[in-house]
Amino acid sequence: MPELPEVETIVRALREGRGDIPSVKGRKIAAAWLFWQRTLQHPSAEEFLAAIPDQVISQVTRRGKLIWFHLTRSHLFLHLRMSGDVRVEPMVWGGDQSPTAQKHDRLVIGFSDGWGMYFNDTRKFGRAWLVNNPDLVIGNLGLEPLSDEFTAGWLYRNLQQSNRQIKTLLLDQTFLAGLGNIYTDEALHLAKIHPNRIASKIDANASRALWHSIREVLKSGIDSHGASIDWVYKGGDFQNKFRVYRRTGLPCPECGSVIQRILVGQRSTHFCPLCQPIL
DNA sequence: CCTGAAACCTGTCTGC
DNA sequence: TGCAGACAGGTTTCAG
Repeated sequence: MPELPEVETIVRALREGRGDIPSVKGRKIAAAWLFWQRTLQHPSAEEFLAAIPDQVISQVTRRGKLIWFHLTRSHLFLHLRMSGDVRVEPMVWGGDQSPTAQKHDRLVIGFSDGWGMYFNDTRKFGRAWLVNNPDLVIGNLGLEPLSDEFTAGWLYRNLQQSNRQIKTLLLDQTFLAGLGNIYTDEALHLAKIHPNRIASKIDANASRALWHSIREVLKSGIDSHGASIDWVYKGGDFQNKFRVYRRTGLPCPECGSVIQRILVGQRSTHFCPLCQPIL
């Protein structure tokens, strides 16, 4: 479920509590259990399990699509990738000194108060890092699209410097951090720009429209608590506001034309052939 | 510099 | 009912 609005929704819940997820701020970690080795990207399992006890979560924030836990002595990052999710609930002990886990639980962070934070990830693409230097994880990320640094002028200047297809560029996390397949398609439709357009050929007016659209779509997604699709992630309802994403064959909300699906950079791409001409 | 293919994974849905 | 194939919110790596 992982694009900026979905991750932001989860981060806010982990920070302040919401629905089924209570705040984890201030909780002290007692131990951790790793059920799928490759979920832990860094460091080794031995180092991780030894370093994590007794650290307190002082803050929970987001950078791009990463959940960032600020700990006493280090930083814990979680990337949900395609199917990751986080639960917080009381731990129920199994017979072997480890908490009872649900199907697809890959990592459990156990707190000293008996509660646990469960990282569930069906497809096993998700990753966790424990580092002293945050830049080892987030150092190469591009601008936050909802930050003040991301201005219309910045976008236009940088589009001018790239000969890549606009959709591919927007998905590049070293360019902008947080956009994924849903919000890229939605932003391009709102801005009336064809996903195959070459970035440097987008004029100042269209660039400004894109800048505005990216921010609008992300804010709208956050307001809706993200999008819930298939069996992954629930709680959001932005899927009811999709303009083009996964609406192949259905009418464009703006002009009624039939929404088309193409592949761009190996990703399913949905657009309106009338509203978003190739030019 | 840029694109495309493949890999990493499990599950669901569609069509024959 | 079975089964093959397509497809899924992401990212990395490698070939050309």
